[in-house]
Parts: sequence; C-alpha cells; structure tokens
Amino acid sequence: MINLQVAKIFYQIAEYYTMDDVAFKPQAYERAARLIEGLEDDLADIYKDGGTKALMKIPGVGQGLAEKIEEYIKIGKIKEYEKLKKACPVDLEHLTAVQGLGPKSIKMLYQKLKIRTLADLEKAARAGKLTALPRFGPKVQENILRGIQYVKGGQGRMLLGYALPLARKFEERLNNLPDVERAVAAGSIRRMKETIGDIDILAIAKRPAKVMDYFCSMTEVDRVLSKGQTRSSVRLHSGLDADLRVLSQESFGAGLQYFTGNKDHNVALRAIAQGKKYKLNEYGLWRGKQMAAGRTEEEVYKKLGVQFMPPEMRENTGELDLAAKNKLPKIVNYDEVLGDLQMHSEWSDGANTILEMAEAAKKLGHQYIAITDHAGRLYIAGGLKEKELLKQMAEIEKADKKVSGIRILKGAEVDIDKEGKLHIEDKVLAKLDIVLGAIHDNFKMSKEAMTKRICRAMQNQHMDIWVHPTGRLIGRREGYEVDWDEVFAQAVKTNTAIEINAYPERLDLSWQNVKRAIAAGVKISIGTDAHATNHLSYLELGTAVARRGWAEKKDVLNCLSFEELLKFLKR
DNA sequence: GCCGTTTTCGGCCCGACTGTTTTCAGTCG
Repeated sequence: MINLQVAKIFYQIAEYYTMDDVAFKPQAYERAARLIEGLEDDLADIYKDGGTKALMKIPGVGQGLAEKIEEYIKIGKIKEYEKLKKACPVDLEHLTAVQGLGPKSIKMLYQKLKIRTLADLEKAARAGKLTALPRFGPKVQENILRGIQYVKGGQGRMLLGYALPLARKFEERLNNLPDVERAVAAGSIRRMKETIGDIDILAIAKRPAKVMDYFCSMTEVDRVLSKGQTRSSVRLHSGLDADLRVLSQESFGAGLQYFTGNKDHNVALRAIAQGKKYKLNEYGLWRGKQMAAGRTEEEVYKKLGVQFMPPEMRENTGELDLAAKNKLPKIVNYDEVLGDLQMHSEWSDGANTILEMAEAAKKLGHQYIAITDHAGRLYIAGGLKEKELLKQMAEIEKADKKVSGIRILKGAEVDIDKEGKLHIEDKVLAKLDIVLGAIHDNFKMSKEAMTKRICRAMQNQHMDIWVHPTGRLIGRREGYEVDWDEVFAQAVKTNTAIEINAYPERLDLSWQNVKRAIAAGVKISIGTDAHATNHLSYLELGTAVARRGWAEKKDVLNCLSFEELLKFLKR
C-alpha cells in the first residue's frame, strides 16, 4: 500500500509551496493528501486497473497530481518534490510537528542557521541562538524546546475509545458550572472518528473568563497553551490537547457545525452557501450583514437547502449531494442495536463468567448476547477443543435459563486455517447457535491467497459471521489485504455477515469498507469482542462505525429481534 | 493544482491568539 507514502510527500510539497508563498497549490496538495490518506484502495491498484484516468476520479486529484502519483508508482519518487527538497533539505516531517513552528519559520531557520533536523533545532535553541532571529524572542525559543520534547515523546492521536469518556467528563463538568448554559464536544469526537487529534469543546457561557479559568485549571491539565476570551487551549497530562470555545446563543449552531467538520465537508458546505449568495462562518449564515441562521445546526443546513445529517456522516464522501436531493439514507440509531454478538468469558481468555457477562449486558439494556470463546487451537488464548466446547454449551444453556430479561446464544470464535478450513469439526459447529470465523495467523499471505482462504471459509454452511476482518490494530498493525469485491460477493452468496469489531484499537471493518459492503448487499454484525464486563460498552463505538459507513437498520444483524436473529442463524 | 447550478477560466474560508511588534506576521484549526 503506497497511499500513506504518497500522502506524506504531498503534505510536504504543500509545506514547501507555503514557504515560498505560492498561492493555492498548498491547499490543493493538502486536500489531496488528506483524501488519499483515507482511501481504502491502494493507489497502485487503482492505477493498474485504470491508469491516470482512474486516479483522477479520486476527489482532489486532477491531471497534475494523477501524473505525480504515476511518477511515484513508476520510478519511486516525484521529481518536483526532490527539487523542492534540494532547495531546502530539512526534516519537514518532524520539524512541522513542533507546535508553533510552521513552514515560514522552518525556512528562515534553515537559511539563517542551517537547521535541518530536530537535533539541529534543539542544539541551537539550547545555545540561545534563536532569539537573534527576527520575530523569535525568548518565549518562542522556550516553546520550541518544549515542542521538541513533545515530538520526541511520540505523542500522536488517541483512540476514540479512550478520548470519548474523557471528553464526556469535560462536557459534564462544564455543564454543571452555573455560568455555563450548554457545553458540547465537537470535532472528530462528535463525528466518532476512530482516532482523535484533540478534544474540542464548545460552550454558551455568561461569564466566559470564569469558565476559561475553570477549564485551564482542571486536574488533567498539564500546561496552558493559550487563553483568551473566546478560546483557550490546554495540553493534558495524557498528551492530548483540549480546546474550549465560548460562543453566543445566536451563533451556537453555526459554531457547532463549523467545529464539528470535517474540514472538507465544511469547505463544500461553504461553497453551497456561496452559490446561494450567503456567507457561512462559525458565527452564522449571513446575507450581507444580516444573519440568516445560526442558532441551531438544523437551521443552517435547512436554509442552505440541504437535509440535516448526523455528524458521523460529515466526511465529504457524497453526503452533501444526497442531502441536496433529499435522499440521505436513514442510518441506524444507537438505540436500535439490541444485542452484542461477540464476547469472551473465563472459559477462554475473558475475565468474567458467562453469568456475569449476561448480567452486565442486561444492565446496558441488551436483549441478547452471544458467548463466543476462542475455539480451535489450544495455543490461541486458551482456545477450547471440541470436548470442552460441548461442556461449555451445556453451561451456557443453564445460564440462559437462569437469567431473565436477556437471552444467551451458544457461540464460538473459530480459527480459519491457512486453506480456509474451520478448526472445529462440522458436527460440533452444527450444535452451536452462532459461529464466528476468524483469522489469527498467517497474516502475511498474498492478497490472492488470503481472498481464497476467506471465500473458502465462507462456504462452510455453519460459519455465520466473519469477524475482525482485516486484523488491523490501529496505530500498530496494518490489516492484511483482500480483494474486497470478491469477498463481499462471496458473503452475499453464502449469506455470511461481516463484523464490525467494536474494540477500540480494531474498529474493523473500517467505516469506508462498511460503506462498500453495504452497497454490495452484505449484512453487518457488530461485536464488542469484550474480554471483561466493562468492555461491553464498546458497542457504541461499533455502532458509530456502522453509522459512519451509512448502515441502515436493515443492514445490521444486531437490530433483529431475538426470534428474527435465530431465524437468520438457522437459515 | 483543482473545479464547475456564475465558470474550461477565474475563482479558491477566515477568525483567534501569540509573541513580537508599535501595527502585524505566523500559526492553527
């Protein structure tokens, strides 16, 4: 997969053009880089199938950038980039990561002090050499030194599963202040993106200064980065940044829209506004000096002739076109998901008993769960062999009778071997209510072999769901590659569902692939993969992925009633 | 360099905050 490498080069070209005050190219390169980053298909594959014409179908990629991608595929580099880099040979990737250091400063640092790397920069700053430069005072120098430490610490984005509870805590505290009328986390948290760069909170407040004081002195705050009347920014001990912005009641909807993003969605929405002779900013929708809307998000979208949509859909992947035609899908609601179809107990590598899992799920309002301990091989997480599995089935039946108000399905997460065979005998699988197929080894097969392996597994009539489909671990391990068109077609043909694994570092299928799976007619299942009772709440994260992939209620297995679900499983 | 309900040419988002200035450039989102 070359996408991330190409995106990185495009980001850097954007920085170089900014250094030289080239107009408009930086935004074009940056936008293309962002979109390529989020692409599920390999650029090399797209090119192989349809040449530069196919590349130009990617939004933000025109003739010029398509040719640059072609160049990268053919000769492994982009000459334009090499030329820019030669003129200013600096470690842009790490230098730009330093807070407060942008392309203009980096260029000057190179020209005046020959600074190329973080190490060069640190040495110069420690020697006090930066203060001699125009616009560089002692404070800038100090901030740069701190920024370097931060970059060296390798703090990146935080998983949604960890950032969300934190953001909710901040929301709740602020909402409890007498001066705060309303506080809401916006940004990528509100869109439920799988990783979070920072926490963005918006508030309506009577005395902003007091609220800012409170925000900047919370126990989680490591350092105040900036503090003003309408906006403050802090760095938390966890390494994450958090922003608080205070807006007026009249502007709150426009602000919420603006700070929820994403950026490309907003750019597209502002273009729609311009087309209708409006101006849209974070304070409202304006015609001249007259405010046309701003109090609520709904009002802003409506005035622009665009259907309102949940934040999870706002990624500029076609939602605005559909909304303008009043044709948005009605995506699944969080409360329409009735149960959890993957979890582990102490029978394999889970921490709790079957009964404890059931009681905890019941408390969350679930109508049913599936106990799906590892089965197949001993060496994976205490996997059960046939005999133990039969014993566990009896145990689950007992538990199901014992608890009221929730049903428990007998399931197992079964290894799929190299050839695509399930590791448990068919006659035992036949006794289970629900069979999950999973890949736990041989990740490094070729795309063709992996596709064949999975398609073969789906042919097993007992396998109901293919779980954590790509095996990715966000930020740690890239998922393996498969031919999605082929796999989706096989899933439809064999009536096999594909899982959205809701575990914070998995969220696998990705929302991009959920979108494609659904378009192909594949049924989606959501499973938390809980290994303890406190993991059961991850169901919300999995549902968020379904929503970001535009899944409707009818697409999601867990939206079926218990009786309907049994019918599907016995198909 | 991209893009098209105003366009195949001529547009392209803009306000807050900081640190350095003594009126503003650079950065960020």
